[in-house]
Amino acid sequence: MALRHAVLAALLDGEYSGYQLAKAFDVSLSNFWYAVPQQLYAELAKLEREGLIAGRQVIQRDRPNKRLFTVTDAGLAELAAFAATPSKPSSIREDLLVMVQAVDRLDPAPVIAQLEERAVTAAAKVEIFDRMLQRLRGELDEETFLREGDRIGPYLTCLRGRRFEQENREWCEQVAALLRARAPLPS
Amino acid sequence: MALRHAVLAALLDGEYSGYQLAKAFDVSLSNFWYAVPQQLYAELAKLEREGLIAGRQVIQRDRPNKRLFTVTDAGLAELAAFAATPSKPSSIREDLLVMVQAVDRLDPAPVIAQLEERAVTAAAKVEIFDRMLQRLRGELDEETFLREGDRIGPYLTCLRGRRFEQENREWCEQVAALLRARAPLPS
DNA sequence: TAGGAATAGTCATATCACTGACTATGCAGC
DNA sequence: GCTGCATAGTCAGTGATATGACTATTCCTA
Repeated sequence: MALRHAVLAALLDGEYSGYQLAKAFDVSLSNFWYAVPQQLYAELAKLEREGLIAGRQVIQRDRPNKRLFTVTDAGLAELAAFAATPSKPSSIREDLLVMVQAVDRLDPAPVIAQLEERAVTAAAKVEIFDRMLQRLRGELDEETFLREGDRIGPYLTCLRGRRFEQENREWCEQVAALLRARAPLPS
Repeated sequence: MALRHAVLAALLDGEYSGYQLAKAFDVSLSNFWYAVPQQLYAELAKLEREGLIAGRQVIQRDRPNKRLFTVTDAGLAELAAFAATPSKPSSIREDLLVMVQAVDRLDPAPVIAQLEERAVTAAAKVEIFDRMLQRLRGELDEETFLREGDRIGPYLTCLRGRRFEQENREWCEQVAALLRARAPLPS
């Protein structure tokens, strides 16, 4: 009961093919869920069997045909039921945190390297989020959009993703600098 | 290859029984990993078979006997190897985010309720982290401890957990207030 | 003196998430 | 004419994670 609802929520934005969804789950939606294409195709097939989404074939001349999916009323009801059931809190679950937990019993060098690398990718993600936020709110400034815009859901989750990556970046930088200072390295 | 290293990292702090570990993974360590007891017992058995940890029986009079585990040299080597392999970035993966993504197509009331509830539990977690941080650094102030303390790993991961929950709380409160303002509710 | 919580641990099963390998078409560039 | 890339999707398998139901013992409380 997890990827399932993420897919339904993603399909609220319009018709998508499995392939397009896979792209979205690889970049934009990855602010709250990640999945590889195979998972999505499998999940889409299941959702269609259960009548929560409906697919329609689109014939294309210049490229392979595709199937576009939309959420049905039953799918919307499923989402509503999901929203009404209490959700369990989630923790961070990051390999890097495990490494840092153990760092003072290990050679810190590879951990530092990974922290610095992650800081860079986190910064890049922040920029991606910023661009996505700008695109979502269009002409409006944030405050107005949040007060009056119609489809603020993705914007709000984007905001969370941005904050998360920003925090991630700051933490990685701080920890990397600290470990470097404690165990001075040639590189 | 995930819980595995989290368990090894946790055992660096000293000898633990499966039961004690389960407690830790339910509260303190849950800042970077969560697991139910059954998973831990299974993982401990596997780690012992592979010689990465060593267990010793402790006979107790007033309560059931237990087995305490420590990390072996092989286990430390395994951790070092883990720290040296690139870690994949993780996303947030939270049901609440999925709900918020879909919120403008659903009844916002249950989502708002959950956001407010989560804000409270996040605040509680922040306090737990604060107490844990204080305990870990003892007499020292944070800066001194981070510069000179010996076993800063858990402190650093705690800091990340604290930041995460703080962000979580702020986001939940902000979004709940916003949704309330947009769709005024009696309750 | 029965019941519940805390300690300590096990077994079996289900579901999730992910990996890797694979098919097929068309377009652009060398 | 070949290679690589983007589009579009499938299959088979595995390891990781979670659920539910159990067994024991002791201490504390009502």
